[in-house]
Amino acid sequence: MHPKSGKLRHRNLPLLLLQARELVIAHFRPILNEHGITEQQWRIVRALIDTGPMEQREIGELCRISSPSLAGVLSRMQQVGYIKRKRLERDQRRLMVSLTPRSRALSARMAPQIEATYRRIESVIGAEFSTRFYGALDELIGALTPDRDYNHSS
Amino acid sequence: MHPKSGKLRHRNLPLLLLQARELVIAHFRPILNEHGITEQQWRIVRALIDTGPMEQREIGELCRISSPSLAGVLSRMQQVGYIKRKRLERDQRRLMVSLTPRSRALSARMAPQIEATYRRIESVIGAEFSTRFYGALDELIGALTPDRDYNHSS
DNA sequence: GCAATATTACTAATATATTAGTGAATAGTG
DNA sequence: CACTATTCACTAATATATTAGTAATATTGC
Repeated sequence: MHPKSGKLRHRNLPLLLLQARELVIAHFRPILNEHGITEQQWRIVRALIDTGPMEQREIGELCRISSPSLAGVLSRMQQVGYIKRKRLERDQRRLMVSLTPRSRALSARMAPQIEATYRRIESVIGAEFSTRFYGALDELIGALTPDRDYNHSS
Repeated sequence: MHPKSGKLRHRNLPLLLLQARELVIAHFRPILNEHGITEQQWRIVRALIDTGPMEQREIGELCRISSPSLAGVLSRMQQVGYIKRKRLERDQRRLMVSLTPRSRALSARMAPQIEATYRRIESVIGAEFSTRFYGALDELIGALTPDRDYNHSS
C-alpha cells in the first residue's frame, strides 16, 4: 500500500494480547471494585488460593509482578490484613507469604461472581473455542518460557 | 483435591494472557530501552504509523490507554518531540495527534530489530502455530468487543 | 431555542510499573 | 577458610494506571 510509510510487516502481538486481556478483565473489574480490592492484589490472593503459600519471589514470577512493585503491593496487603509474611529459617533473605482468614473470606464471597463471569464469557466465545484457546495459550507460554532451574532445593 | 480449600473452578484467563504478553514483550524490551522509548510511547508511535493520524480518544481505545494516562503520556511525548497535537476545527474538545519526523526516524531505526525479533519468536513457536494463534486472538477480541457506534460523522 | 445530557480532555490522589542501585545473606570456588 | 559472585528484598526516581471528579464544548429532547 504505502511503500514509503515505514509500516512494520508484522502485526502487533503484544498489543493484541493486551487488548484481549483488557477485554476479559473488563468483565471482572466491577467485581473487584465492589469488594474494594485492586487487580494486582486479587491476582496475588487468587494465586495463593490456587497454589498455597509461596515465597515472595515465586509470587513475583507467577503473577508477573516485579520485585519493586511487589514490595509495595504486599506491604499494603499486609496493612489491610490480607496476607502475612514470615522469614525462612534456613535463608534469612527469603519471605514466605500466606493468606489470612480475612482474604480467604473475601475470596469466598467473590467466588460466585467470578465463576458466573467466566460462564458468561464462555457463553459468548463458546465452550469449544474456549478450550482450544486455553490450549493455545498454554502452548505459547510453554514455548516462550525460558528453561529454568527446576531443582531448587526446597 | 481440596474440597474445602475454596479454589476456583476456572483457570485464570487474565493471568494467562498477562503471562503470554509479558513473555512476548520481554523480547522487545531491550530494543525499546536501547532507543530510550517507553513501552506505552512505542505502542502509540507504532499505532500512528500503522493507522495514520488519530484523535487522542481513538488512540486511547486502540492502545487501551485510559484518558488520564494518555494525558500524561502524550504530554511527555510532545515534550521530547515525538508527536504534535492540533484541535479539531469543528469540535474544540477533540485533539488530532500525529507523528513528527523525529519519531518516524526513530521508528525506522527500530524497525529492523523489531522485525528480526518477530522472526525469532516465530521460529520458536512455529509459523503455522503463529498464524493460528493470531486468528484465535482476533476471534476472541472480536467476540468480546462490544458493538460500537461505527457512524462517527468523520 | 433551551435545558438536560453526553462527550472530551483534563486534574488530583493513590496504586502500580520500570530502571537502577543497595545491603544483607547465601552459595560457589579455590 | 577466604574470596567472589549471586540471590533476595528493598529504596529512589520517574512513568503509567485507576478512580473520581471537573470545565469546556457538543448534542439531544422537548
